[in-house]
Amino acid sequence: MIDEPRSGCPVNAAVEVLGDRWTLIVLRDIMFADRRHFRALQRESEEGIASNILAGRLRDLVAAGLLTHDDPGAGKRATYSLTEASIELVPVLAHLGWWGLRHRPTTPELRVRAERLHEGGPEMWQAVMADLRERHLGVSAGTAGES
Amino acid sequence: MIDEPRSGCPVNAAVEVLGDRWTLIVLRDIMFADRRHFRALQRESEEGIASNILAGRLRDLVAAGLLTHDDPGAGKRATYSLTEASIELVPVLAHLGWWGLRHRPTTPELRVRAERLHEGGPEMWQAVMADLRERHLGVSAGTAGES
DNA sequence: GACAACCGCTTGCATTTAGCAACCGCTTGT
DNA sequence: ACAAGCGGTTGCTAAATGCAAGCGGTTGTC
Repeated sequence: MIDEPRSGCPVNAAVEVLGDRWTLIVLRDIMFADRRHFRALQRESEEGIASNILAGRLRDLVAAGLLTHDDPGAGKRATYSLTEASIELVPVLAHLGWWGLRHRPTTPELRVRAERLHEGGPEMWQAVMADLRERHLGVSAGTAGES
Repeated sequence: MIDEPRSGCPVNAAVEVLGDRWTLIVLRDIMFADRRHFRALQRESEEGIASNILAGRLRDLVAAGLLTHDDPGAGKRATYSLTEASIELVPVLAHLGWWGLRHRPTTPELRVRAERLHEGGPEMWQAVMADLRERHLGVSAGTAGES
């Protein structure tokens, strides 16, 4: 985190924090599958992330300000939350998914979310972001409870 | 290229081909800085990519169908061209740059392109894509070109 | 109060990828 | 003949990825 950026280009700046094989996958699962605990992220992962890799990514994401981590002490359930910065990745992920859908091999079941996000367009992205702000940034206290 | 995808999710499919520290940087330079030759991509690189890494990325991108490569034989100038698939990454890169601009450290000079792409919006992206199709896909006349 | 199941990780090890520096055969221009 | 430019490759080290197992804590059940 103290290493110099390779350049001051915005695309490079984004790639430096998002550009690896797992970061966007983890964020996708937190955003769209509401997996906010370590074990949920690890065991329910479609792609099968290893626990040490996941631990490293979560640490890096917290350090970069894309996640926050409430740690209630050893043995207890800890929760990862998105920040405003990561919530604003929703349009990027929507576009990326739509591109992947058109240009890479995918399976019908897993295509559904990307299709809906594309059809919904920017207005739906804003609605998704508003919902995430409520649930992750605690806009209104105890709004737990969907599923 | 023969290894199985980790999942059939569109976001994962995109990450599998774009998710590393250099792929999007190379595509950015070809798209927006019009660097279409090996040495231009390597020596004029803002971020300083090593020649072996660049060679590997170019090979992978051609294999994935995101670039084409006209090879006129040893010692001569070879040209890399975008494909329809990579041209359609323009909106993704525009969004990614706009996100990086807002949420990561950048420098004023290098911010300009991302700012303009954001201000121009989807209409400008379409214009950029049309221009790229002309120059890289040879929409008019033969595959000859610029330079 | 013993025991299993769940919690968020860490450790050790092997494999894969990134990265640096030097170099190569070929072509083009002087 | 010679230097400069062309697209890379080779050898090497460092770092990241990935697998399997385990660890100290807590929570729930009998």
